[in-house]
Amino acid sequence: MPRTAGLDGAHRDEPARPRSRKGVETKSRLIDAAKCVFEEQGFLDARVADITARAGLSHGSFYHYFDSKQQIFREVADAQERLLTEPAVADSGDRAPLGLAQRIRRANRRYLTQYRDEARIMGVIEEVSRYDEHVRGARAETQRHFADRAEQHIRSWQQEGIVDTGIDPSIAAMALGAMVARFAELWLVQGYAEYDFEAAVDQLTRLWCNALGLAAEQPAE
Amino acid sequence: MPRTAGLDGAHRDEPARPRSRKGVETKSRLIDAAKCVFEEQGFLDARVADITARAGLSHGSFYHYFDSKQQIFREVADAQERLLTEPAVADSGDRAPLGLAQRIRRANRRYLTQYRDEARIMGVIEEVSRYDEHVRGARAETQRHFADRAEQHIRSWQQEGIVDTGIDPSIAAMALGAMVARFAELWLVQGYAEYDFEAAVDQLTRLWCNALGLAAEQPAE
Amino acid sequence: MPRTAGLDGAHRDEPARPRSRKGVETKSRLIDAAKCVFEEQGFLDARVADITARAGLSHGSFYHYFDSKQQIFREVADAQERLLTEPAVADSGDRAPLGLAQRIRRANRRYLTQYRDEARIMGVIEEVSRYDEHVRGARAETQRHFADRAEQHIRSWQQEGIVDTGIDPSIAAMALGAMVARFAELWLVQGYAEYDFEAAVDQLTRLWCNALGLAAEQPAE
Amino acid sequence: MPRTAGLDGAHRDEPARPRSRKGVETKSRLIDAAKCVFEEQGFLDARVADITARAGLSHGSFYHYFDSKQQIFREVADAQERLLTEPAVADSGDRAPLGLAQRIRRANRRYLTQYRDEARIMGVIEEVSRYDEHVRGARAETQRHFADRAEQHIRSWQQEGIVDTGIDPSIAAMALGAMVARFAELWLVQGYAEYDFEAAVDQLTRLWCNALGLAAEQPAE
DNA sequence: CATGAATGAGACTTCATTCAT
DNA sequence: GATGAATGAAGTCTCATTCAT
Repeated sequence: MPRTAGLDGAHRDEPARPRSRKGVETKSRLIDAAKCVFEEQGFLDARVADITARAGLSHGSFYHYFDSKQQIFREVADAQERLLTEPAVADSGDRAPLGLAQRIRRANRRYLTQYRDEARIMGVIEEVSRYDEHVRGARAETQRHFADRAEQHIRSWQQEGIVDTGIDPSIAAMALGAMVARFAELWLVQGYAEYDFEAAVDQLTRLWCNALGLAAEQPAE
Repeated sequence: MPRTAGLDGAHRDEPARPRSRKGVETKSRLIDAAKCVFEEQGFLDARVADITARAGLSHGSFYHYFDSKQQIFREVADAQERLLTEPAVADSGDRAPLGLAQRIRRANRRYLTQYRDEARIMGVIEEVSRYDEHVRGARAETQRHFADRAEQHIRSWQQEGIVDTGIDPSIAAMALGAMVARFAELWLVQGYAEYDFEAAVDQLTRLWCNALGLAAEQPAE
Repeated sequence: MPRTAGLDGAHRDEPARPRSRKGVETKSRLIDAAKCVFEEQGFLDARVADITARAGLSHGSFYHYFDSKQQIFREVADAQERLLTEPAVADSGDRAPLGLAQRIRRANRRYLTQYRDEARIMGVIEEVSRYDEHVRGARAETQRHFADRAEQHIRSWQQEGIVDTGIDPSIAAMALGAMVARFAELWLVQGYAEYDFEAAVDQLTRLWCNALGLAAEQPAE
Repeated sequence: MPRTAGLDGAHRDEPARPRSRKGVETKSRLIDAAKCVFEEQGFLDARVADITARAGLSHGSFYHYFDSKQQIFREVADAQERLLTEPAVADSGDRAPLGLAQRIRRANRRYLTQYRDEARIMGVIEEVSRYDEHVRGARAETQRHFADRAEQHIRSWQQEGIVDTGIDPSIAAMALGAMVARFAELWLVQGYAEYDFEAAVDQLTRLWCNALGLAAEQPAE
């Protein structure tokens, strides 16, 4: 594939997944190396050789573990998306059930925190998602993950009369998810502006609640 | 290094702008062709040769007008961004001043309409903006254009007591702009979901107004 | 920019030196091929493709071993310069110490012999040395090699009273070296005239000795 | 001729030599511009466009006056060679006939002076003479010019018994001319070393005279 | 498992030269 | 005479991927 990008598909023979302990280790070394290289150089400029070099491996060995540069990127990206959507570690001491706004705030904070901590690679993922079907899908999955949950909440809140019934739960959930996602990228990856982290969480939560017509409970977390 | 030797050159005068009528025409033919090619193949897979072929020009002629594929893309992208931010053609018959929500709705509709009509190229622009500084800048400029206007409105609305003073005008304006922008891409480029156009405009406007705490006037437009 | 995008790379690791026996062989095959091609076509008209074709290698392989056409030429040129300055293989049976003129004659003969035997490539080296810094340096090094030795001899001969003290050892050594070098090129590369080889050696030696005011011993070699 | 160099020949239709006064002027403007450009960028890196730009002319006009880049260079080079060999302006007040050494000295000084004053372009000429037949010829002509005169002198000096008859007039003349030529390039173009101008003239003359076995008359000029 | 040599398709770009106005 | 647009032939170099050891 000399054309540096482009969707693709259909690979000859999937590299057998490593059988030996050493193999497993090597593969994970490659993934770590890949993440670093992608962060530093972006997807397009990263060369397979850079990755293997950083993993202390020969160039050819790469193809024992991955079909292609795209594929290893997908694994890196998938891992990141998993981090974003993975359930929060039980906030061990959470006795009282959280209020609505509290839950929204917490979800937003989690997303932004994670995004910020992995901003470099997230930026590359945003890029690649525009020309790799799989990565686009993974990104969409994350969006859908949040949107679905939000949508369900909105529906039930509407039934409870807490939320304006003029709101289309599907569109609204998607739009509010989009707001947070794009906000994060502009702010944390593209350096569009500098905001105080807590202020950003606060404002996003407020906008979200207001948008739905929820009484914005005061931050108590 | 096609120039077979020499210690290296140091000229690289950027292509002079066309000096004759014919030149102007040719250049615009190239830009049109480029837009089509980029739409069909994306930036990465588009070749300069494809562009010149479509413009009915020899390969070398391209470089009379543009430095590189990147540069012609920038011109294409800049034109699109201009379309997005350019003031609406006076809606000739608008006698009564529009209400707040009306104005927001109209801006959103304009953006979405334009985005939808140029969805293909907008998708490519979104992609390229992730790896080309100039295009990223142009994209950010558009975001800023809307955010700045929104911010000012929010401030004055806050002074008028129409908008919640807990809102940070800067953050809110940016976030709501981000919402519309990302919504448009997900919906119109990436095919995340299908929505009725008017419903989308309506919902986005409603979310926007609600978020600010504006009474959502009913759609009357 | 074959890498279709990316803000630009910054790696460019020079080709690692061959790590396997096969690699070493291939590299030397390339150098041999390059020398032939340069001799036949000159530097400017030689194409990398010609070199790899002659080495029975694919085009791309070239860049495993060399950065560029310039670089491989430098290696070829360096090797030639080394041949010119490399100490003569011990003339095994040289019992009697040589007289002054004898030594000068021998050095001249060595240079001219070598130059003649490699006239084709030497011609190309002369050419390239006019526009490649490295090759110019190598050529100058050779000139300096001979000039330095000559200069020292002249100085000691002056102390011994054998050589005119009106001679500036530095200038004279350089000028006499220049004489031989340019004579060789004009005669053996550019076909300025035809001379009998021994006559040329003889005359050059005579001029050299006379110039320094050395009694020109009769050729006895 | 996309191949930047290489000997060539046979041009379609020689550009008619300019008929109008304006044409003559324009042509000479081009030659001047070309000389500057060649001096600054060398032959290979100089572009026809650079020359016309400096002459304040359009790119295409070049070919009204010259067949090719090579050809204009040839005219520039020929002019320089003419300067080198052209008889000295009658040193008006030279009454007493010069001694032998004096004449040699004067010729050397003239050559070196001229070479030094035009070192930039001479360097380029040396370069081009290695891949352009015509320029090589012109350069050789100059060498021959001096060699022929020297050869005749040597012959007559031999008949007069002033010069060693062991000297081959043809070889010696050529070698001594080569010495001065190469000395000049190394010193004045390539920056091989720094010498005092008069010292260089002096030494070269001394070497020349010594080489022929002429009594080196003291500098009296 | 690992190595590193080899492949090969093709993109971009340059610029001397030609030609219609 | 002059202009500037147009041509087109090459050439260099990159790097993902394959393959023989």
